Amino acid sequence: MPPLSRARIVSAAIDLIEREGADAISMRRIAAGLGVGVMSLYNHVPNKAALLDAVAETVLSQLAFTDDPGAHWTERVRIQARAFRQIAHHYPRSTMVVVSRHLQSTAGLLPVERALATLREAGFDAQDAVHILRTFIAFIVGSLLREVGVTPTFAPTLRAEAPGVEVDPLLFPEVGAMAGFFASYDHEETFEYGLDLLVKAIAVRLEERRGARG
Amino acid sequence: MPPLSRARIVSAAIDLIEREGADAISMRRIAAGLGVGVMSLYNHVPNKAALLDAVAETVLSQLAFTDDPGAHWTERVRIQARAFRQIAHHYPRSTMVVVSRHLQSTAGLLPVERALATLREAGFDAQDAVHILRTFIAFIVGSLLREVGVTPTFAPTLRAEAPGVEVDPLLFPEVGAMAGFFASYDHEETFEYGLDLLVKAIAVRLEERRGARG
DNA sequence: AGAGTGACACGTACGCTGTACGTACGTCAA
DNA sequence: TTGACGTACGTACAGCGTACGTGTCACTCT
Repeated sequence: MPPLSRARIVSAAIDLIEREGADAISMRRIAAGLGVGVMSLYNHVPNKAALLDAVAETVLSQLAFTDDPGAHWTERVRIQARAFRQIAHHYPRSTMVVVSRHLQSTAGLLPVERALATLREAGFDAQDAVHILRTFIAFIVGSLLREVGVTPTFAPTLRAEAPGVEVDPLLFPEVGAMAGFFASYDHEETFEYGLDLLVKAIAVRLEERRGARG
Repeated sequence: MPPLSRARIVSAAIDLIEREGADAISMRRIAAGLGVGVMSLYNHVPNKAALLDAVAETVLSQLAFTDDPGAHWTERVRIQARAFRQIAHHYPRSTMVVVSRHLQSTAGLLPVERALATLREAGFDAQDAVHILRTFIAFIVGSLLREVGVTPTFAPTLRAEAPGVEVDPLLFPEVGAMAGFFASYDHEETFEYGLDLLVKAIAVRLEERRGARG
């Protein structure tokens, strides 16, 4: 058995979260999973909050970039957005931990740097690039939060939402009429729809900016 | 003193959350705030999770609609999006509770109904309307989550982000160059930027759809 | 009037939580 | 050899959610 270390503790915490959910996690259970006493953890981690921060940071650092420098900038933006969704599929239950903690470490800074570079290369000025990035992050975080909340296991990408709930068509005519679209829910299609909407929107904005300058 | 009731308990819970944060909330403290025993709460609420659901539902139901049927549909979409942000300002600490719980009650259905009606009137078909709505909700939830996380008190709309953190300009040239834009952070401006992006994007999409049909 | 019934406030108790503190044991430096 | 230090661990405490039993009402039905 290798000696206890911060990395091993974080890894055990992630495993536990993925196996039993974010609510089930406790210092005692993490220690039990590692076969050590509870208080031994505190030699490597100051407290539980810091441990959860480390979990979020570790998950975020797994972000895989398959950037293609030759591709059109709109495609590169899509690729980077999908990369975020990718780790949410790898660590579904931990995703809730990631998005619900606010962290400003360098772990989250690398993707930011990449995204800003892509946007600057496309021709946006600094102000626009920052705003656009924040818009995309908001969209991605909101999307992942819904996906995680709706399907804790993430397994079926298509499922019935709110199976037992029936709405009164008189009170909610629109919702009732679209019940079919609400019932079948393809997360990927929904994500791609929003992503496409945003990418095309900033493409239009770039044209405007170029027109105003030239 | 009026008799204990579900409404009074939920109200006390919201007050406590706003005063001391979502982490500080416990059944014992809520009961103490109401001047009753802990177990009395369980005569009106099945458990803590249900109470938090009720909190989320109550906060969400405060959503104020100042819809203007005469306005252009793009403006009506903006108004409805801003209404969400409005309650986040009224109940900043509870907002975290709202967005982190997944609820499918009729409380959250009324705004959905309104939004879908607006989009259908604008000319979108059912499929597009649902996708667009989900995109907007993702963006709004993601935005509010960031605003809540960055400024727990919500008080200063302009503040320095990550005050002590200095980035290495060699590792992160883009981030370093835009440090100024990261440092000053106007939540409202950021939200409006993304909202404008999305509204214009769906306006373009509507034109495409009309062109394809006509 | 008396008996029965249900709703509700409450106290106690159990198993769980995070973590402060003291202790014991290993390795390395002087 | 002696001391210091890092680490593992046990104990202990305050606080948590809530299952369960008890007491006290208001009310209904005989």
